[in-house]
Amino acid sequence: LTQRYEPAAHDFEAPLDSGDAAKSRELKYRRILASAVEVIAEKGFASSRVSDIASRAGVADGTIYLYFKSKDQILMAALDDAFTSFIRMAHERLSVIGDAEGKLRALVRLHLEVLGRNKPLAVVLQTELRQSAKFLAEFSQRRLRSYLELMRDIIREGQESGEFRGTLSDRIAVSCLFGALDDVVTAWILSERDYELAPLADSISDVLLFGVSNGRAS
Amino acid sequence: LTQRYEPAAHDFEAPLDSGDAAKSRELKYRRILASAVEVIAEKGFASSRVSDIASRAGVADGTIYLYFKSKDQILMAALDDAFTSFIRMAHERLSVIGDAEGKLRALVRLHLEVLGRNKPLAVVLQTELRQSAKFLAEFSQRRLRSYLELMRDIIREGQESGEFRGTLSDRIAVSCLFGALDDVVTAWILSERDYELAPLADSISDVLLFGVSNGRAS
Amino acid sequence: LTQRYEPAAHDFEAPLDSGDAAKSRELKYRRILASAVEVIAEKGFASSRVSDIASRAGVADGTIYLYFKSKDQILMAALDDAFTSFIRMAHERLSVIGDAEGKLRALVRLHLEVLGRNKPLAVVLQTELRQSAKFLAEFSQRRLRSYLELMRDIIREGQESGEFRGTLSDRIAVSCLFGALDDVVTAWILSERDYELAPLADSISDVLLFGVSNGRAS
Amino acid sequence: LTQRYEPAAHDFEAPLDSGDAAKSRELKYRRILASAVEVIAEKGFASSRVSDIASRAGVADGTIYLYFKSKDQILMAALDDAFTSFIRMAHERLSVIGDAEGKLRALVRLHLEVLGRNKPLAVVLQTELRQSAKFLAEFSQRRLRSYLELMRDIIREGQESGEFRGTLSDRIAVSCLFGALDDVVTAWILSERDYELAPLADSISDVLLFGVSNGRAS
DNA sequence: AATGAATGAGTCTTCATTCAT
DNA sequence: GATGAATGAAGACTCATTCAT
Repeated sequence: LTQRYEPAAHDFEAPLDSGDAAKSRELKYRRILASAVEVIAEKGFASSRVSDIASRAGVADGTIYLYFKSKDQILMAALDDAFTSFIRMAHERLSVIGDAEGKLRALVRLHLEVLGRNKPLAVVLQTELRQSAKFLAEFSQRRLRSYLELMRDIIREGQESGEFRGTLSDRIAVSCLFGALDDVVTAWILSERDYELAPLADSISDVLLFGVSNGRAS
Repeated sequence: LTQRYEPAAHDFEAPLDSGDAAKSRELKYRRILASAVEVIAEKGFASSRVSDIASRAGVADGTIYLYFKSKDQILMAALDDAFTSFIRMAHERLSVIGDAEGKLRALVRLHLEVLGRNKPLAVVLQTELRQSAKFLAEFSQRRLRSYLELMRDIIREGQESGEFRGTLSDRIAVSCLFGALDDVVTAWILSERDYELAPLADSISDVLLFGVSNGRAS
Repeated sequence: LTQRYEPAAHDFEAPLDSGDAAKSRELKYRRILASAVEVIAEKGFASSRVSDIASRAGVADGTIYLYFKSKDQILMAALDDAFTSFIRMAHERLSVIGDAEGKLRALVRLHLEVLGRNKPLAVVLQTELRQSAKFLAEFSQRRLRSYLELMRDIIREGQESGEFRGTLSDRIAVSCLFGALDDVVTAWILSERDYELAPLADSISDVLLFGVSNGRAS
Repeated sequence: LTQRYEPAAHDFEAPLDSGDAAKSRELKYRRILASAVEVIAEKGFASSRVSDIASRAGVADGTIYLYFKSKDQILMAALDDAFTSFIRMAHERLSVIGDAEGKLRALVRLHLEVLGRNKPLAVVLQTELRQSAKFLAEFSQRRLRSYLELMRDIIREGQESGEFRGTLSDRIAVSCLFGALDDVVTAWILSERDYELAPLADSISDVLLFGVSNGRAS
């Protein structure tokens, strides 16, 4: 994970160029990405072999390199892809909600729903994203930051509207929000029990909104 | 990170056998462990070479294997060691505090103080611990769980004494507490700015205790 | 360079079949050959990719294999082609010269002129031809030998007419002649200075004809 | 053959440090080098496998990399080593000879003797040294140049003493001398007949000194 | 005929681990 | 106990070649 990440040319492909060839290429790209996420979720990135990914995707080893520059970039593309679509969904869903509390609750639910629906992706995000400080630093500059900013916008909006306490540091509040979601998901993927993630949304929102204390802030 | 973790024979060495030889052995063991944490924090576990650790510790490559069974076990021992002493400190400090809110505040502060004082250790815990779902699952069975239980005890104690809301899921509350700390520390190690961690303790406790909302829980 | 060289079917194509199709085929064959010589001269045979040659020739990778059996055979065909036309020119030019010294001088000049005019070809001949003892052995059986025999004929002709010393080994004399030309050309392609090759012809002929010594052979 | 050549640290090892360990290291280095020359002479550099060289030297594959940085550098070290000792011998032998003709004859004989005694080395020098224009250019800057300068010194010395014709270009004369030797050796390694190289020395010197012509230079 | 996406065999190199000293 | 030279298994990646279109 030492090379800089560069978005695959794919990201900027003109949608106009979607002839049969481009569509087939797109499909194979997706298939390799999905296979990679599965394999990495099962064995961890370091223990995953490029040949494992290739054979699960039903292509030859060399074919991988027609779509990705290196093993590292498969992981980066997978994380990037997941985040990109996740953030797009989040923006869409939140745009129709008026109050900050509603937005916060919606975001929490969305986070749990998306990851709860795709355990391999959740495993990769919760584990491999943290693999290396350097990688995380770089990735977080690009995608994670934009997710955290979405959260901060909600907090600030609530503070401005008076829904949320104006005395709080928004940065700290975001850390609590993201950290809580992060840990709930991590606990879920590590748990041997098989439970649903989404139903926890309201409990989590409740703690974040009102705290654990029975009293009031001094 | 594929082998099962087995505590180094060292862990159970009779403290009675502490002649000069044993003391020297202990010192070298510590030196290797500290070197390992530094090297891994700098380069990540996968990119760290056993020979890097050896030369930083001032011993020959082969000597490492007189103290550890494998490269994996160096990482495990380092994490294990850090957690063990951390939990001992936590128990000591919390035992003299009577109320749940005080304990929670103390725990938050302790967490930030300990990691804030040892950045390499924080880097390793925040990144390498997550490296592999399998590894994390195993480790969390052993040490992390005991830390999370300490947190749960505080939550439950607060609920029983009426300080904390009894309607909350203690498991969710713990996730929020641990997740918040976790994310604050991760943000710190990734930040390019150089700030102190411990001063954030009260803000974090405040959010956790009273929530972000200006209103009351329904 | 492990396969035996077999002249491309092309070599024996009936010139009668020279319709438009055949002419187009011939042109593309030439274009690929010329591209191959350029690419190989620039990067060396081992570092030249078939796809480099194809794209420089403006054809698809697969098209190469409609004209050549393998990458090795492209190199062989290029060398073969160069030598064949070179030897034809040599025979033509020498046939109108009566004396051995004149022929030797003409051959030296021709050698330097032809290679001096086509540096990429010179590079390939001086470097890639020597790449492998096995390949050189085979090639020299086929084309180089015929060039060396042309040289030997000149030497013998001179010895018979009394122009050249009869006591010399003709084989040694040929080695000196070819070796001198070979090294002058190699020095030229390696030189950073940019000079003309042909003007050196008379100096070289002079050394070969009369030696470096100021005295007479004993 | 793309990396720059750097003389192995070995070249500059203090001879004082020749304990048993250093001696053993030196021996193994020599053994690997000799095995490499043999294997490369048999199969050509491109077709030689590092594992072939290792097994012929009786060491593990990985051991090669304790002595050489890469496969390329094995070849470079072999050529470098051969040239270095060759030039040392040449200087020694020529230093005791007073006249230019004698020196030229001695050099020709030495060249043929040394290569005639070690056919694998001759094969490697005659074929692999020419493999790539870039490599040859670099190598010739370092070692070959110093050999050619030795030749040029002899020519100039002869011209100054009046033994050799002063009107000749010394550069051309050197090309004829080196080229002749080069080609005689190449013919020898390619020949299927098994003959001695050294006995050809006087014939070659004869041609170089007095030329092929029966007449006198005009 | 021409294409170029796909193939998969092949190998250099790394590095955790061992063991003779 | 300590050393560090030696080991050799393992895998990412390349690229000549094929073949369905």
